Amino acid sequence: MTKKDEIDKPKPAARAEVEVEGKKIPDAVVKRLSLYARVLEGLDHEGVDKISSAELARRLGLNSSQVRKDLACFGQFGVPGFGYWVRELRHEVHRILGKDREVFVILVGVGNLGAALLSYKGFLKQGFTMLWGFDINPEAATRRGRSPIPIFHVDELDQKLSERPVDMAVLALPAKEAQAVADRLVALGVKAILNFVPIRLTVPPSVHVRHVDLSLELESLSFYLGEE
Amino acid sequence: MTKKDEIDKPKPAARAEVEVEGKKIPDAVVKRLSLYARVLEGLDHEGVDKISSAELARRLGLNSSQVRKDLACFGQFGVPGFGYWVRELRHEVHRILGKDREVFVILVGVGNLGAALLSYKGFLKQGFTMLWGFDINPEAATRRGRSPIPIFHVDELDQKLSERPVDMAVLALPAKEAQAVADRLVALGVKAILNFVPIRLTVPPSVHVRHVDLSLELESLSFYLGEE
DNA sequence: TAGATTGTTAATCGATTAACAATC
DNA sequence: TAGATTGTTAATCGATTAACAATC
Repeated sequence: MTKKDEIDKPKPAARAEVEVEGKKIPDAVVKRLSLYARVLEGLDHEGVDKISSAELARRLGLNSSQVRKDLACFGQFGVPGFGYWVRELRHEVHRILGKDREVFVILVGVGNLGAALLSYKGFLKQGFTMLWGFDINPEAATRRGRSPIPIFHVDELDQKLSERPVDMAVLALPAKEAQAVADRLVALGVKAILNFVPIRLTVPPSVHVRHVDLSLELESLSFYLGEE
Repeated sequence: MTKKDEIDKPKPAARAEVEVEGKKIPDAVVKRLSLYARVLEGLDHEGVDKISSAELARRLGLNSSQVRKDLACFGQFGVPGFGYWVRELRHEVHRILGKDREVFVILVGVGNLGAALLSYKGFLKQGFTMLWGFDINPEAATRRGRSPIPIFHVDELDQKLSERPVDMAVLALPAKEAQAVADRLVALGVKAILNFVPIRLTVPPSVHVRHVDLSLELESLSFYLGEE
């Protein structure tokens, strides 16, 4: 084994996939699923009761084959020659996403960004409850967040989460502490992490992490600015 | 032409690509470029002066072939049998990203999220200047944002941007107004948009949009939460 | 020189799109 | 029944990874 092989092989949990009844669901499909839910809710509210994969695809900005294939990962929901019943498909997608139950979330790190997320009303949708915040300076954080939720010291993570387990954590703390906090969250049973910290977190494959790097999104756009 | 074809064909500016000296640069490469810059800056500060593609790949969480291939889009920066000079590669990546010039940014929509982004110190990195905010209620927005920058009425967009053109806009306003504002920004010469509004924006192919949907990121994670 | 690592081409893999038989 | 649209298989496309000759 050459040195190059040693370095290239171990690859940290590359393509996140999850099995549904033996089938692997690509992460790209999962990411689209919530968009499907959103669009179907919109159609339902508009009073649209049936829709074809082609029209649904148009509204999603996708290809009709892709829509049918995405849905086919989870079952057969359409009527050949007709299309899909909006209400029914909406319910199916909700079921697939687990939207029939309340998801409990905590926020770790209530600095500028964390407080920001707390005050952003569009962040938490129906079905999600932000329970607590945690920070190394809960008093300052409480002031900053104009606290709609109680904010505890990070050291109380273990105690609070053993009282009442939560499903997800949003991470918005300094890079130095992020991995240690992630480790504790995993130990405490958190199953999904939305990570706003600009480092790659290492977690067991059973825990799912989405990384949102706001600064990187902005910076990479600068590539497209012409010369001058 | 069948109806399906009509709907599937027009596809809105699918895969964003940009030419560099005749070569198409995939959007995936561009997205990685800023990460390269960040890691190379780190290495430089650590005092590391040379690095192989394999070790760089390890730090980036990528494959060494991919690193070499990404860089090869822009030229030959390495020394066969040796690796890359960190300082030199860092400068090359900065040059490719256009980091040698200041980028001027505005924020349109200073509500909860917008104000949040303003107060988030990690958002704007060196080389980016947030000039102004715009909101339909500048007074309220100024209070909310604890305003490090002046906030004007959205109606003043035309006037301010003709005084002084800007490169990028960050959009964090209600969905209803987003497309109209985007159209005006494009007309006023904005070349890149970071869109936090949960709708697809339609812009000419010369303008680049990155869409960050915070709510969708969180929601899609719920797929991975087990049964119970 | 011998060893290491690049740049690049070829192979693989996965995701998207097209096509079409099944069927409502 | 005739027309439309599904579910699914096959074709295409692009991105990632492997392999290796070139070369420092």
